[in-house]
Amino acid sequence: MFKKVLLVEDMEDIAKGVAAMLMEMNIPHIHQVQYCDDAHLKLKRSAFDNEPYDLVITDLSFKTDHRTQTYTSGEDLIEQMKIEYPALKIIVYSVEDRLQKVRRLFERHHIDAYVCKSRSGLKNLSNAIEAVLKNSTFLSPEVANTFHSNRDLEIDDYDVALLENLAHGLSQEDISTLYKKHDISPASLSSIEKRLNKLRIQFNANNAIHLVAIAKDLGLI
Amino acid sequence: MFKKVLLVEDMEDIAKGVAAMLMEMNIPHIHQVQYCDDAHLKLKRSAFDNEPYDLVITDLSFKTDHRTQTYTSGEDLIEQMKIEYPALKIIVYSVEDRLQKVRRLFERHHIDAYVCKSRSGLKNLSNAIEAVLKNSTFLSPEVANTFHSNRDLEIDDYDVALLENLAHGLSQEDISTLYKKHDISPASLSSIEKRLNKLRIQFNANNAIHLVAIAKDLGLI
DNA sequence: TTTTCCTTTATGGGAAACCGTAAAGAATAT
DNA sequence: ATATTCTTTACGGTTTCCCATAAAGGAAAA
Repeated sequence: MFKKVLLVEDMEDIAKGVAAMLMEMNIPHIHQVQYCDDAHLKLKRSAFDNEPYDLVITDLSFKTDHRTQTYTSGEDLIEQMKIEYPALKIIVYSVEDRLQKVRRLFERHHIDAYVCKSRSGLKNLSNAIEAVLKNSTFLSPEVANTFHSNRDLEIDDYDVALLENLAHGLSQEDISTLYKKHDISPASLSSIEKRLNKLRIQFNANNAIHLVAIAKDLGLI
Repeated sequence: MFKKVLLVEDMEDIAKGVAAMLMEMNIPHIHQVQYCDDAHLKLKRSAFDNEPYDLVITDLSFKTDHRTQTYTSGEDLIEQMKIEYPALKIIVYSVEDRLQKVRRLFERHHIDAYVCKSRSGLKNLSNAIEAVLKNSTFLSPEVANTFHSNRDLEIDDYDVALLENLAHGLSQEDISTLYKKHDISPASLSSIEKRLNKLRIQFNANNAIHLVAIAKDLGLI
Protein backbone atom coordinates (compact mmCIF):
# COMPACT_ATOMS: atom_id res chain seq x y z
CA MET A 1 0.00 0.00 0.00
CA PHE A 2 1.03 3.62 -0.44
CA LYS A 3 3.07 5.01 2.43
CA LYS A 4 2.70 8.77 2.06
CA VAL A 5 -0.27 10.47 0.49
CA LEU A 6 -1.04 14.13 -0.08
CA LEU A 7 -4.62 15.25 -0.28
CA VAL A 8 -5.28 18.57 -2.05
CA GLU A 9 -8.82 19.64 -1.29
CA ASP A 10 -10.26 22.91 -0.11
CA MET A 11 -13.59 21.64 1.16
CA GLU A 12 -13.14 20.69 4.79
CA ASP A 13 -15.89 18.12 5.01
CA ILE A 14 -14.85 16.29 1.86
CA ALA A 15 -11.23 16.26 2.93
CA LYS A 16 -12.22 14.75 6.25
CA GLY A 17 -14.16 11.99 4.60
CA VAL A 18 -11.37 11.12 2.26
CA ALA A 19 -8.79 11.19 5.02
CA ALA A 20 -10.90 8.81 7.07
CA MET A 21 -11.08 6.40 4.19
CA LEU A 22 -7.35 6.60 3.63
CA MET A 23 -6.78 5.71 7.27
CA GLU A 24 -9.04 2.72 6.88
CA MET A 25 -6.80 1.62 4.03
CA ASN A 26 -3.89 1.61 6.45
CA ILE A 27 -1.96 4.43 4.87
CA PRO A 28 0.47 5.60 7.55
CA HIS A 29 1.17 9.16 6.40
CA ILE A 30 -1.76 11.28 5.25
CA HIS A 31 -1.31 15.00 4.77
CA GLN A 32 -3.86 17.51 3.66
CA VAL A 33 -3.68 20.99 2.15
CA GLN A 34 -6.30 23.44 0.92
CA TYR A 35 -4.28 25.32 -1.67
CA CYS A 36 -2.40 24.25 -4.72
CA ASP A 37 0.61 26.33 -3.80
CA ASP A 38 0.77 24.62 -0.42
CA ALA A 39 0.71 21.28 -2.15
CA HIS A 40 3.56 22.35 -4.33
CA LEU A 41 5.57 23.46 -1.32
CA LYS A 42 4.94 20.25 0.57
CA LEU A 43 6.03 18.17 -2.38
CA LYS A 44 9.19 20.19 -2.75
CA ARG A 45 10.00 19.91 0.94
CA SER A 46 9.40 16.19 1.16
CA ALA A 47 11.51 15.56 -1.91
CA PHE A 48 14.26 17.64 -0.36
CA ASP A 49 14.02 15.61 2.85
CA ASN A 50 14.21 12.48 0.74
CA GLU A 51 10.82 11.39 2.01
CA PRO A 52 8.76 11.88 -1.16
CA TYR A 53 5.05 11.35 -1.47
CA ASP A 54 4.02 8.41 -3.57
CA LEU A 55 0.47 9.55 -4.23
CA VAL A 56 -1.41 12.82 -4.63
CA ILE A 57 -5.17 13.05 -4.60
CA THR A 58 -6.32 16.42 -5.84
CA ASP A 59 -9.39 18.36 -6.73
CA LEU A 60 -9.52 20.43 -9.90
CA SER A 61 -11.24 23.66 -8.88
CA PHE A 62 -10.49 25.71 -5.81
CA LYS A 63 -12.41 28.68 -4.62
CA THR A 64 -10.25 31.79 -4.72
CA ASP A 65 -9.80 33.95 -1.65
CA HIS A 66 -7.47 36.65 -0.41
CA ARG A 67 -4.36 34.52 -0.84
CA THR A 68 -2.99 34.93 -4.36
CA GLN A 69 -1.87 31.61 -5.78
CA THR A 70 0.69 30.61 -8.39
CA TYR A 71 -1.30 27.52 -9.26
CA THR A 72 -4.94 28.46 -9.46
CA SER A 73 -6.32 25.19 -10.69
CA GLY A 74 -5.72 21.55 -10.10
CA GLU A 75 -4.71 21.19 -13.71
CA ASP A 76 -1.92 23.72 -13.33
CA LEU A 77 -0.69 21.92 -10.26
CA ILE A 78 -0.86 18.55 -12.01
CA GLU A 79 1.14 19.79 -14.93
CA GLN A 80 3.87 21.13 -12.66
CA MET A 81 3.90 18.01 -10.52
CA LYS A 82 4.31 15.76 -13.54
CA ILE A 83 7.23 17.87 -14.70
CA GLU A 84 9.02 17.86 -11.36
CA TYR A 85 8.07 14.38 -10.13
CA PRO A 86 7.27 12.17 -13.14
CA ALA A 87 7.00 9.05 -10.99
CA LEU A 88 4.43 10.56 -8.63
CA LYS A 89 1.02 8.96 -8.89
CA ILE A 90 -1.86 11.37 -9.29
CA ILE A 91 -5.54 10.78 -8.73
CA VAL A 92 -8.01 13.52 -9.57
CA TYR A 93 -11.10 13.70 -7.39
CA SER A 94 -13.52 16.26 -8.72
CA VAL A 95 -17.12 17.02 -9.56
CA GLU A 96 -16.09 17.88 -13.09
CA ASP A 97 -17.70 15.44 -15.47
CA ARG A 98 -17.00 17.05 -18.82
CA LEU A 99 -15.52 14.26 -20.85
CA GLN A 100 -13.35 16.59 -22.82
CA LYS A 101 -11.59 17.71 -19.70
CA VAL A 102 -11.21 14.25 -18.27
CA ARG A 103 -9.73 12.97 -21.46
CA ARG A 104 -7.24 15.78 -21.59
CA LEU A 105 -6.08 15.01 -18.07
CA PHE A 106 -5.24 11.49 -19.11
CA GLU A 107 -3.82 12.26 -22.51
CA ARG A 108 -1.96 15.46 -21.85
CA HIS A 109 -1.05 15.20 -18.19
CA HIS A 110 -1.03 11.44 -17.82
CA ILE A 111 -2.89 11.28 -14.55
CA ASP A 112 -3.39 7.82 -13.12
CA ALA A 113 -7.03 7.96 -12.15
CA TYR A 114 -10.08 10.14 -12.33
CA VAL A 115 -12.86 9.88 -9.77
CA CYS A 116 -16.08 11.87 -9.85
CA LYS A 117 -17.36 13.25 -6.59
CA SER A 118 -20.76 11.63 -6.31
CA ARG A 119 -22.81 9.40 -4.10
CA SER A 120 -20.39 6.52 -4.49
CA GLY A 121 -17.38 8.79 -4.91
CA LEU A 122 -15.48 7.52 -1.93
CA LYS A 123 -15.95 3.92 -2.92
CA ASN A 124 -14.70 4.69 -6.41
CA LEU A 125 -11.78 6.56 -4.92
CA SER A 126 -10.88 3.50 -2.93
CA ASN A 127 -10.97 1.37 -6.06
CA ALA A 128 -8.93 3.97 -7.87
CA ILE A 129 -6.22 3.79 -5.22
CA GLU A 130 -6.10 0.01 -5.51
CA ALA A 131 -5.81 0.26 -9.27
CA VAL A 132 -3.10 2.89 -9.21
CA LEU A 133 -1.18 0.85 -6.67
CA LYS A 134 -0.96 -1.85 -9.33
CA ASN A 135 0.26 0.70 -11.87
CA SER A 136 -3.11 0.56 -13.55
CA THR A 137 -5.46 3.44 -14.26
CA PHE A 138 -8.97 4.09 -13.03
CA LEU A 139 -11.88 6.01 -14.41
CA SER A 140 -15.16 6.75 -12.66
CA PRO A 141 -18.09 4.93 -14.16
CA GLU A 142 -19.87 8.27 -14.64
CA VAL A 143 -17.40 9.17 -17.33
CA ALA A 144 -15.98 5.80 -18.22
CA ASN A 145 -18.37 4.96 -21.01
CA THR A 146 -17.67 7.97 -23.12
CA PHE A 147 -13.95 7.90 -22.57
CA HIS A 148 -12.27 4.56 -22.67
CA SER A 149 -14.71 2.76 -24.86
CA ASN A 150 -16.70 5.11 -26.96
CA ARG A 151 -16.69 8.78 -27.64
CA ASP A 152 -13.81 8.88 -30.05
CA LEU A 153 -14.43 5.24 -30.90
CA GLU A 154 -18.10 5.86 -31.40
CA ILE A 155 -19.42 5.16 -34.86
CA ASP A 156 -22.29 7.50 -35.53
CA ASP A 157 -24.92 7.71 -38.25
CA TYR A 158 -22.67 9.89 -40.34
CA ASP A 159 -19.98 7.22 -40.34
CA VAL A 160 -22.40 4.49 -41.30
CA ALA A 161 -23.88 6.57 -44.09
CA LEU A 162 -20.40 7.27 -45.34
CA LEU A 163 -19.53 3.57 -45.45
CA GLU A 164 -22.80 2.81 -47.17
CA ASN A 165 -22.17 5.40 -49.83
CA LEU A 166 -18.75 3.94 -50.41
CA ALA A 167 -20.20 0.46 -50.63
CA HIS A 168 -22.66 1.71 -53.22
CA GLY A 169 -19.84 2.75 -55.46
CA LEU A 170 -19.59 6.49 -54.88
CA SER A 171 -16.16 8.05 -54.87
CA GLN A 172 -15.21 10.30 -52.00
CA GLU A 173 -15.63 13.27 -54.27
CA ASP A 174 -19.09 12.04 -55.31
CA ILE A 175 -20.02 11.89 -51.66
CA SER A 176 -18.70 15.38 -51.04
CA THR A 177 -20.77 16.74 -53.92
CA LEU A 178 -23.82 14.85 -52.70
CA TYR A 179 -23.47 16.15 -49.16
CA LYS A 180 -23.04 19.72 -50.32
CA LYS A 181 -26.22 19.42 -52.36
CA HIS A 182 -28.15 17.97 -49.42
CA ASP A 183 -26.60 20.28 -46.82
CA ILE A 184 -25.09 17.43 -44.90
CA SER A 185 -22.17 18.55 -42.80
CA PRO A 186 -19.26 18.02 -42.96
CA ALA A 187 -19.29 17.87 -46.72
CA SER A 188 -15.80 18.78 -47.82
CA LEU A 189 -13.64 16.15 -49.44
CA SER A 190 -11.06 16.82 -46.78
CA SER A 191 -13.47 16.14 -43.93
CA ILE A 192 -14.66 12.97 -45.58
CA GLU A 193 -11.10 11.82 -45.99
CA LYS A 194 -10.43 12.63 -42.36
CA ARG A 195 -13.43 10.69 -41.16
CA LEU A 196 -12.57 7.68 -43.26
CA ASN A 197 -9.05 7.81 -41.94
CA LYS A 198 -10.41 7.68 -38.40
CA LEU A 199 -12.54 4.68 -39.30
CA ARG A 200 -9.63 2.91 -40.96
CA ILE A 201 -7.60 3.31 -37.80
CA GLN A 202 -10.45 2.14 -35.59
CA PHE A 203 -11.06 -0.96 -37.66
CA ASN A 204 -7.44 -1.63 -38.48
CA ALA A 205 -8.17 -1.44 -42.18
CA ASN A 206 -5.47 -0.99 -44.78
CA ASN A 207 -7.63 0.92 -47.23
CA ALA A 208 -11.19 1.81 -48.09
CA ILE A 209 -11.93 -1.57 -49.67
CA HIS A 210 -10.76 -3.34 -46.55
CA LEU A 211 -12.78 -0.95 -44.44
CA VAL A 212 -16.02 -1.59 -46.28
CA ALA A 213 -15.42 -5.34 -46.21
CA ILE A 214 -14.96 -5.22 -42.44
CA ALA A 215 -18.04 -3.06 -42.00
CA LYS A 216 -20.04 -5.59 -43.98
CA ASP A 217 -18.70 -8.47 -41.93
CA LEU A 218 -19.70 -6.66 -38.76
CA GLY A 219 -23.16 -6.08 -40.14
CA LEU A 220 -22.60 -2.38 -39.74
CA ILE A 221 -23.80 -1.84 -43.28
CA MET B 1 -28.59 -49.58 -72.55
CA PHE B 2 -25.48 -49.72 -70.39
CA LYS B 3 -24.37 -53.21 -69.55
CA LYS B 4 -22.14 -52.78 -66.55
CA VAL B 5 -22.49 -49.95 -64.07
CA LEU B 6 -20.48 -49.14 -60.96
CA LEU B 7 -22.14 -47.17 -58.18
CA VAL B 8 -19.82 -45.38 -55.75
CA GLU B 9 -21.87 -44.27 -52.79
CA ASP B 10 -21.29 -44.62 -49.07
CA MET B 11 -24.85 -44.03 -47.90
CA GLU B 12 -26.57 -47.40 -47.81
CA ASP B 13 -30.12 -46.21 -48.30
CA ILE B 14 -29.29 -43.97 -51.23
CA ALA B 15 -27.26 -46.70 -52.86
CA LYS B 16 -30.21 -49.06 -52.51
CA GLY B 17 -32.58 -46.63 -54.14
CA VAL B 18 -30.28 -45.98 -57.06
CA ALA B 19 -29.60 -49.68 -57.54
CA ALA B 20 -33.32 -50.36 -57.65
CA MET B 21 -33.78 -47.73 -60.29
CA LEU B 22 -30.91 -49.12 -62.35
CA MET B 23 -32.52 -52.53 -62.24
CA GLU B 24 -35.76 -51.04 -63.47
CA MET B 25 -33.80 -49.67 -66.40
CA ASN B 26 -32.77 -53.20 -67.21
CA ILE B 27 -29.10 -52.85 -66.55
CA PRO B 28 -27.78 -56.37 -66.14
CA HIS B 29 -24.63 -55.80 -64.08
CA ILE B 30 -24.84 -53.37 -61.18
CA HIS B 31 -22.03 -53.24 -58.67
CA GLN B 32 -21.78 -51.04 -55.65
CA VAL B 33 -18.88 -49.88 -53.46
CA GLN B 34 -18.66 -47.54 -50.50
CA TYR B 35 -15.10 -46.32 -50.90
CA CYS B 36 -13.29 -44.57 -53.70
CA ASP B 37 -10.33 -46.90 -53.43
CA ASP B 38 -12.61 -49.91 -53.84
CA ALA B 39 -14.03 -48.33 -56.94
CA HIS B 40 -10.57 -47.88 -58.33
CA LEU B 41 -9.70 -51.50 -57.65
CA LYS B 42 -12.89 -52.77 -59.26
CA LEU B 43 -12.27 -50.72 -62.37
CA LYS B 44 -8.73 -51.99 -62.61
CA ARG B 45 -9.81 -55.58 -62.18
CA SER B 46 -12.64 -55.41 -64.69
CA ALA B 47 -10.36 -53.76 -67.25
CA PHE B 48 -7.82 -56.49 -66.68
CA ASP B 49 -10.51 -59.13 -67.18
CA ASN B 50 -11.53 -57.35 -70.35
CA GLU B 51 -15.00 -56.81 -68.99
CA PRO B 52 -14.84 -53.06 -68.40
CA TYR B 53 -17.56 -50.93 -66.86
CA ASP B 54 -19.25 -48.56 -69.23
CA LEU B 55 -20.68 -46.21 -66.63
CA VAL B 56 -19.75 -45.00 -63.17
CA ILE B 57 -22.16 -43.13 -60.94
CA THR B 58 -20.36 -41.52 -58.05
CA ASP B 59 -20.90 -39.23 -55.10
CA LEU B 60 -18.45 -36.45 -54.35
CA SER B 61 -18.03 -36.52 -50.58
CA PHE B 62 -17.45 -39.57 -48.46
CA LYS B 63 -17.38 -39.71 -44.72
CA THR B 64 -13.97 -40.74 -43.50
CA ASP B 65 -13.51 -43.66 -41.15
CA HIS B 66 -10.71 -45.92 -39.92
CA ARG B 67 -9.78 -47.05 -43.44
CA THR B 68 -7.24 -44.70 -44.91
CA GLN B 69 -7.96 -43.98 -48.54
CA THR B 70 -5.83 -43.01 -51.47
CA TYR B 71 -8.72 -41.19 -53.04
CA THR B 72 -10.51 -39.24 -50.37
CA SER B 73 -12.99 -37.44 -52.55
CA GLY B 74 -15.07 -38.19 -55.56
CA GLU B 75 -13.18 -35.57 -57.49
CA ASP B 76 -9.85 -37.32 -56.91
CA LEU B 77 -11.36 -40.57 -58.11
CA ILE B 78 -12.87 -38.96 -61.18
CA GLU B 79 -9.59 -37.41 -62.16
CA GLN B 80 -7.82 -40.76 -61.95
CA MET B 81 -10.60 -42.60 -63.78
CA LYS B 82 -10.51 -40.14 -66.64
CA ILE B 83 -6.77 -40.62 -66.96
CA GLU B 84 -6.90 -44.40 -66.95
CA TYR B 85 -10.19 -44.93 -68.78
CA PRO B 86 -10.93 -41.90 -70.95
CA ALA B 87 -13.88 -43.58 -72.61
CA LEU B 88 -15.61 -44.40 -69.34
CA LYS B 89 -18.82 -42.43 -68.79
CA ILE B 90 -19.11 -40.70 -65.47
CA ILE B 91 -22.20 -39.34 -63.78
CA VAL B 92 -21.83 -37.40 -60.54
CA TYR B 93 -24.67 -37.74 -58.09
CA SER B 94 -24.20 -35.40 -55.15
CA VAL B 95 -25.86 -32.88 -52.88
CA GLU B 96 -23.24 -30.34 -53.80
CA ASP B 97 -24.89 -27.45 -55.56
CA ARG B 98 -22.07 -24.92 -55.63
CA LEU B 99 -21.93 -23.87 -59.23
CA GLN B 100 -18.22 -23.33 -59.01
CA LYS B 101 -17.64 -26.96 -58.23
CA VAL B 102 -20.08 -28.31 -60.78
CA ARG B 103 -18.53 -26.22 -63.48
CA ARG B 104 -15.08 -27.46 -62.68
CA LEU B 105 -16.20 -31.04 -62.90
CA PHE B 106 -17.35 -30.50 -66.45
CA GLU B 107 -14.54 -28.27 -67.60
CA ARG B 108 -11.59 -29.85 -65.89
CA HIS B 109 -12.65 -33.46 -65.53
CA HIS B 110 -15.10 -33.71 -68.38
CA ILE B 111 -17.76 -35.63 -66.55
CA ASP B 112 -20.81 -36.56 -68.58
CA ALA B 113 -23.58 -35.61 -66.23
CA TYR B 114 -24.23 -33.94 -62.93
CA VAL B 115 -27.28 -34.73 -60.86
CA CYS B 116 -28.20 -33.06 -57.60
CA LYS B 117 -29.51 -35.26 -54.84
CA SER B 118 -32.91 -33.80 -54.21
CA ARG B 119 -36.59 -34.63 -54.20
CA SER B 120 -36.54 -35.49 -57.87
CA GLY B 121 -32.95 -36.68 -57.82
CA LEU B 122 -33.64 -40.20 -58.92
CA LYS B 123 -35.79 -39.06 -61.80
CA ASN B 124 -33.07 -36.68 -62.93
CA LEU B 125 -30.54 -39.45 -62.56
CA SER B 126 -32.62 -41.61 -64.85
CA ASN B 127 -32.75 -38.85 -67.42
CA ALA B 128 -29.04 -38.33 -67.04
CA ILE B 129 -28.36 -41.95 -67.84
CA GLU B 130 -30.52 -41.73 -70.94
CA ALA B 131 -28.68 -38.64 -72.05
CA VAL B 132 -25.23 -40.06 -71.43
CA LEU B 133 -26.21 -43.19 -73.29
CA LYS B 134 -26.68 -40.97 -76.34
CA ASN B 135 -23.25 -39.41 -75.78
CA SER B 136 -24.93 -36.27 -74.59
CA THR B 137 -24.45 -34.51 -71.26
CA PHE B 138 -26.92 -33.82 -68.50
CA LEU B 139 -27.12 -31.17 -65.84
CA SER B 140 -29.58 -31.05 -62.97
CA PRO B 141 -32.07 -28.21 -63.31
CA GLU B 142 -30.98 -26.94 -59.87
CA VAL B 143 -27.65 -25.86 -61.29
CA ALA B 144 -28.39 -25.72 -64.99
CA ASN B 145 -29.06 -22.01 -65.24
CA THR B 146 -25.63 -20.62 -64.50
CA PHE B 147 -23.70 -23.13 -66.49
CA HIS B 148 -25.08 -23.47 -69.93
CA SER B 149 -25.77 -19.78 -70.29
CA ASN B 150 -22.71 -17.59 -70.44
CA ARG B 151 -19.31 -19.12 -70.38
CA ASP B 152 -17.58 -15.77 -70.57
CA LEU B 153 -19.55 -14.41 -67.67
CA GLU B 154 -18.31 -17.10 -65.39
CA ILE B 155 -16.60 -16.28 -62.14
CA ASP B 156 -13.89 -18.81 -61.39
CA ASP B 157 -11.77 -19.58 -58.36
CA TYR B 158 -9.17 -17.08 -59.45
CA ASP B 159 -11.76 -14.33 -59.47
CA VAL B 160 -13.06 -15.23 -56.06
CA ALA B 161 -9.56 -15.39 -54.60
CA LEU B 162 -8.85 -12.01 -56.12
CA LEU B 163 -11.91 -10.48 -54.51
CA GLU B 164 -11.06 -12.07 -51.21
CA ASN B 165 -7.55 -10.69 -51.28
CA LEU B 166 -8.95 -7.26 -52.00
CA ALA B 167 -11.44 -7.60 -49.18
CA HIS B 168 -8.58 -8.48 -46.86
CA GLY B 169 -6.90 -5.19 -47.55
CA LEU B 170 -4.24 -6.10 -50.09
CA SER B 171 -3.53 -3.62 -52.85
CA GLN B 172 -3.49 -4.83 -56.42
CA GLU B 173 0.28 -4.56 -56.36
CA ASP B 174 0.41 -6.58 -53.12
CA ILE B 175 -1.59 -9.28 -54.83
CA SER B 176 0.66 -9.25 -57.86
CA THR B 177 3.72 -9.69 -55.65
CA LEU B 178 2.00 -12.44 -53.70
CA TYR B 179 1.00 -14.32 -56.83
CA LYS B 180 4.48 -14.09 -58.29
CA LYS B 181 5.88 -15.55 -55.10
CA HIS B 182 3.37 -18.39 -55.10
CA ASP B 183 3.53 -19.01 -58.84
CA ILE B 184 -0.10 -18.20 -59.32
CA SER B 185 -0.88 -17.15 -62.86
CA PRO B 186 -1.66 -14.59 -64.09
CA ALA B 187 0.33 -12.55 -61.62
CA SER B 188 1.12 -9.29 -63.34
CA LEU B 189 -0.43 -6.11 -62.07
CA SER B 190 -1.81 -5.55 -65.54
CA SER B 191 -3.57 -8.89 -65.64
CA ILE B 192 -5.02 -8.34 -62.21
CA GLU B 193 -6.29 -4.96 -63.28
CA LYS B 194 -7.79 -6.52 -66.39
CA ARG B 195 -9.53 -9.24 -64.44
CA LEU B 196 -10.96 -6.78 -61.95
CA ASN B 197 -12.14 -4.63 -64.80
CA LYS B 198 -14.00 -7.62 -66.23
CA LEU B 199 -15.59 -8.25 -62.85
CA ARG B 200 -16.56 -4.60 -62.47
CA ILE B 201 -18.33 -4.74 -65.81
CA GLN B 202 -20.06 -8.01 -64.99
CA PHE B 203 -21.33 -6.76 -61.67
CA ASN B 204 -22.00 -3.23 -62.78
CA ALA B 205 -19.64 -1.90 -60.16
CA ASN B 206 -18.22 1.60 -60.25
CA ASN B 207 -14.99 0.74 -58.53
CA ALA B 208 -13.22 -1.90 -56.50
CA ILE B 209 -14.98 -0.94 -53.27
CA HIS B 210 -18.33 -1.30 -54.93
CA LEU B 211 -17.25 -4.59 -56.44
CA VAL B 212 -16.21 -6.10 -53.14
CA ALA B 213 -19.41 -4.89 -51.49
CA ILE B 214 -21.49 -6.56 -54.19
CA ALA B 215 -19.49 -9.77 -53.96
CA LYS B 216 -20.12 -9.83 -50.23
CA ASP B 217 -23.82 -9.25 -50.71
CA LEU B 218 -23.96 -12.15 -53.15
CA GLY B 219 -22.15 -14.38 -50.69
CA LEU B 220 -19.43 -14.87 -53.25
CA ILE B 221 -16.85 -14.03 -50.61
C1' DT C 1 -13.77 41.06 -24.90
C1' DT C 2 -9.85 37.92 -26.02
C1' DT C 3 -8.10 33.46 -25.82
C1' DT C 4 -8.26 28.69 -26.49
C1' DC C 5 -9.81 24.62 -28.36
C1' DC C 6 -12.16 22.01 -31.72
C1' DT C 7 -14.23 21.29 -36.16
C1' DT C 8 -14.30 22.05 -40.88
C1' DT C 9 -12.09 23.30 -45.05
C1' DA C 10 -8.14 23.99 -48.15
C1' DT C 11 -3.90 22.55 -50.37
C1' DG C 12 -0.14 19.73 -52.12
C1' DG C 13 2.47 15.58 -52.76
C1' DG C 14 2.94 10.70 -53.33
C1' DA C 15 0.67 6.11 -53.85
C1' DA C 16 -2.75 3.33 -55.82
C1' DA C 17 -6.49 2.63 -58.88
C1' DC C 18 -8.39 3.14 -63.41
C1' DC C 19 -8.20 2.95 -68.51
C1' DG C 20 -6.59 2.35 -73.16
C1' DT C 21 -3.29 0.47 -76.15
C1' DA C 22 0.30 -2.40 -77.61
C1' DA C 23 3.78 -5.92 -77.41
C1' DA C 24 5.14 -10.60 -76.15
C1' DG C 25 3.83 -15.58 -75.31
C1' DA C 26 1.08 -19.59 -75.68
C1' DA C 27 -2.22 -22.40 -77.69
C1' DT C 28 -4.80 -23.80 -81.70
C1' DA C 29 -5.88 -24.02 -86.44
C1' DT C 30 -4.54 -24.06 -91.30
C1' DA D 1 5.86 -24.35 -90.34
C1' DT D 2 2.87 -20.40 -90.53
C1' DA D 3 -1.12 -18.02 -89.36
C1' DT D 4 -4.60 -16.89 -86.06
C1' DT D 5 -6.48 -16.22 -81.79
C1' DC D 6 -6.33 -15.82 -76.90
C1' DT D 7 -3.81 -14.83 -72.75
C1' DT D 8 -0.48 -12.48 -70.28
C1' DT D 9 2.49 -8.64 -69.65
C1' DA D 10 4.13 -3.89 -70.22
C1' DC D 11 3.56 1.05 -70.25
C1' DG D 12 1.69 5.90 -70.19
C1' DG D 13 -1.87 9.00 -68.78
C1' DT D 14 -5.61 10.38 -65.81
C1' DT D 15 -8.32 10.03 -61.74
C1' DT D 16 -8.97 8.84 -57.11
C1' DC D 17 -7.19 7.73 -52.70
C1' DC D 18 -4.14 8.48 -48.86
C1' DC D 19 -1.62 11.48 -45.73
C1' DA D 20 0.35 15.61 -43.59
C1' DT D 21 -0.09 20.27 -42.69
C1' DA D 22 -2.16 24.55 -42.25
C1' DA D 23 -5.71 28.00 -42.53
C1' DA D 24 -10.51 29.46 -41.48
C1' DG D 25 -14.62 29.23 -38.79
C1' DG D 26 -17.30 28.54 -34.49
C1' DA D 27 -18.08 27.50 -29.81
C1' DA D 28 -16.69 27.46 -25.14
C1' DA D 29 -13.64 29.25 -21.55
C1' DA D 30 -10.92 32.85 -19.33
